[in-house]
Amino acid sequence: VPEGHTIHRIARDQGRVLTRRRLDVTSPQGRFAAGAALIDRERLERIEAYGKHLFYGFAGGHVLHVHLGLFGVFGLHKGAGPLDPVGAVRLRMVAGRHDGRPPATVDLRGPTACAVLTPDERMAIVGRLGPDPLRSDADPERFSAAVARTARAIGAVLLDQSVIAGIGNVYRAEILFACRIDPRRSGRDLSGVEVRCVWDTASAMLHKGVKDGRIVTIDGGDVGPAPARRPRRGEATYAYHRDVCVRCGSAIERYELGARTCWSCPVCQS
DNA sequence: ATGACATGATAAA
DNA sequence: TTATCCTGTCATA
Repeated sequence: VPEGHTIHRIARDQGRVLTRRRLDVTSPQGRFAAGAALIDRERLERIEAYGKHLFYGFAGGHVLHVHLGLFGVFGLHKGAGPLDPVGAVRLRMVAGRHDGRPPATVDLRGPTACAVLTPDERMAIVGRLGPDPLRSDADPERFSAAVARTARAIGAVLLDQSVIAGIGNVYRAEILFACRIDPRRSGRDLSGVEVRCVWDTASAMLHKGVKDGRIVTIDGGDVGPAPARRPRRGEATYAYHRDVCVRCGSAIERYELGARTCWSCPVCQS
């Protein structure tokens, strides 16, 4: 379930139970055994979310980098964790074995990236990312400038993490529906008002997503015709995976854009 | 049981 | 543009 809101929520939730504690780090699956050994029994100082990336800063200077990709998922358990992990647990972090405080366990399965980096390597990754609307240090002007100068479709641009960090396929469809912009329009053809709408809507939707712990972009929840396929538990969208427009009843268009399926209303978005 | 598909990203061609 | 990686879920059989 990983767009930017998920990542920031993870940083917050795991931060509460893992930071400023010494962790036991292992790789039950084995693929991350060498990396785990580098940070095992180190003290975790902070967890930082940037776009869809997570950085765990350890006292010794090592930085654990995690990117969930499409399939990655974290499990957070009270206690020392299930002895027999279900599935392929790439990374396991256990707090509480050294400080006498309540134990907590984090399991990670299926990530695209899970590696121990140097601070320089962390900086290189962050340097490739555009502003993240969920971060207080985000500069919306960088986003506006990039959109204004590109001929690419705005729907493709929103998935480009070097332009704006944290947007995924669901939020792309929802933001452009809310701003009434056709995803296929060229970035440089958008008005200043429209570009500002995209940023402000992205920020508002992502912040709500962090708060709710899920994607609910539509007002009043389950309003309107049912989506083509049932959304994930508790999630509700305007255009994403719908086949009828919630606002005007038109058939939602579905097409490839930026190597992903895109949904939009041909009447409401133009 | 089996297979299509998924809220992601990269390297190779 | 395509092939590839990673895991779980859902629809179909």
